[in-house]
Amino acid sequence: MARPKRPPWQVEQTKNKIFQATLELFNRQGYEAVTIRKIARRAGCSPATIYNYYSDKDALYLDILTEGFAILYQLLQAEPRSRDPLVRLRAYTAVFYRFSLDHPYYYDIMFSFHVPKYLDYAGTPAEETAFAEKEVALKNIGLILEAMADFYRGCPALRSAPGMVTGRALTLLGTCHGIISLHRSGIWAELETDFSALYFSAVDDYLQKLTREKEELLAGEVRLRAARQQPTGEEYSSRRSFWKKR
Amino acid sequence: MARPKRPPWQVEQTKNKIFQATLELFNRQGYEAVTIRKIARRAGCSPATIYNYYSDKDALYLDILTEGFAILYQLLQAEPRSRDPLVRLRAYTAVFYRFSLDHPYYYDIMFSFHVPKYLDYAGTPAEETAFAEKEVALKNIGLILEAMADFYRGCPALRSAPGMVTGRALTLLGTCHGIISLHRSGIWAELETDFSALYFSAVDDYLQKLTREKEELLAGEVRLRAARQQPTGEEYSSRRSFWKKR
DNA sequence: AGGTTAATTGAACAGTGTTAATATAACTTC
DNA sequence: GAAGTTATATTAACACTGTTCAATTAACCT
Repeated sequence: MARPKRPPWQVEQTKNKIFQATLELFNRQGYEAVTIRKIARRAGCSPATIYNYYSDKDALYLDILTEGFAILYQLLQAEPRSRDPLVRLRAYTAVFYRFSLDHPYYYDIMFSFHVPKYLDYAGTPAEETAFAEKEVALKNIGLILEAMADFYRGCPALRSAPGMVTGRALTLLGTCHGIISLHRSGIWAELETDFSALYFSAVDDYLQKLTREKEELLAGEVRLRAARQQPTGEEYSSRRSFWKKR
Repeated sequence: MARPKRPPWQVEQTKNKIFQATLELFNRQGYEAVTIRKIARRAGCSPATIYNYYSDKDALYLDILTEGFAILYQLLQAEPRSRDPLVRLRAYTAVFYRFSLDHPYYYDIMFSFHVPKYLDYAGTPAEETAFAEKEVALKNIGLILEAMADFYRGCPALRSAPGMVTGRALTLLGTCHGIISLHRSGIWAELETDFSALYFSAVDDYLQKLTREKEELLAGEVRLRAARQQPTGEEYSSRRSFWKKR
């Protein structure tokens, strides 16, 4: 009984070649332009060979996607870890900004696009690769979450609003992504003059809001509840009672 | 010399059939699943016929895109036009929210996706259809811009920061879109509990920020400039000096 | 009726992702 | 070294995609 295999370093090498070829093609031309045959030609193999290493074209893309999240995570971690959580948050948003410019195609598939097959698994995650991708994506958000938790540490009101820290983190990320996304879509190209200024102004505004909120939280909830009398008629009043319920 | 045509109502009807078939298919299955042959079968014509009315598959999609913006515009306009600009803004964000849930596929191609051929015309817009689409898209943003301008009307500091109103409008829209987009991508599905609450909390926070800002603007710039002494070391301070320069 | 011509079509092309049968090549055992 | 075993690689095909073009249809005018 013989159990013959090709040298494992060789098979690993071909898989690497395929991955690398996909990466280069993808970073040059984006999602739509990359085809199995192009990848095969660049990797120096047959189109069918790819299916020995990836079940799907989507599976291959998932590897690319995961690589993208890994790169972003590395960039985020490379940032000097300041003791001030706000400095960290601000640095993260700057990294996020630069990433969207330096790796536009990565950014697209990571945040704007969708490899739908993998991103919404309503039931059990049939593919364990999908799990890995989700994990590495959440690691990125985890850094923001951690900084945000650090920022709000010591606020007594937090116990009654457990989802607040997460909400603040997701809102910050959402704001960053939204501005980047709409800018890149070109939908407001005629209106916007300075993208960078718009982005960081929004970020700073939100961070300032967080600072003010923390001060109020530390000053005690009483001031919060009294806050502002309900105005008459249709005049608008933004309540912040949300995080209290549920 | 004869100038024979098929009855014009008939040709208009086939074009309508094609458009309607695309619309229905699209709203059921989204961008990727819709093919020319499916459209043709549903419209009761040959695949080649479609190319009599649309130069491209992208051109056909552009019509769908435009329809999406038209629907959104209609929804925005249907909102009772309150005298308080903040009420209007808040209503717009609510419409935007509902639209993203009621017309998810529309939302994708309008804000997350990209028919890249048409959205980034660096030079002259070769296709006048692209122009029409841009126009109807900007009409939507125009409503927000108008409300925002109403809100800041009378603030004396605006003359030195002409881009501020636009920036605030785009930031509001960006925030809304970012949260919707990341929610729909599923990237933070494990973390987020109440999407609606997260969304409107972010909106209300921003509107509250605008209210505060306006108060400060009306109180005069002096208080703004003094604002807050620069903290020591690495501690973060969000400056709001941006809108002043340039 | 016959002519003109816009609208429609069937058939084909080049391309896509994917797969089944086949061929290759590396290892073990004789 | 030769034969056998088997993981890897390839060839050829399938069903599909968007798109084009020559040929056909059908409505109008003379």
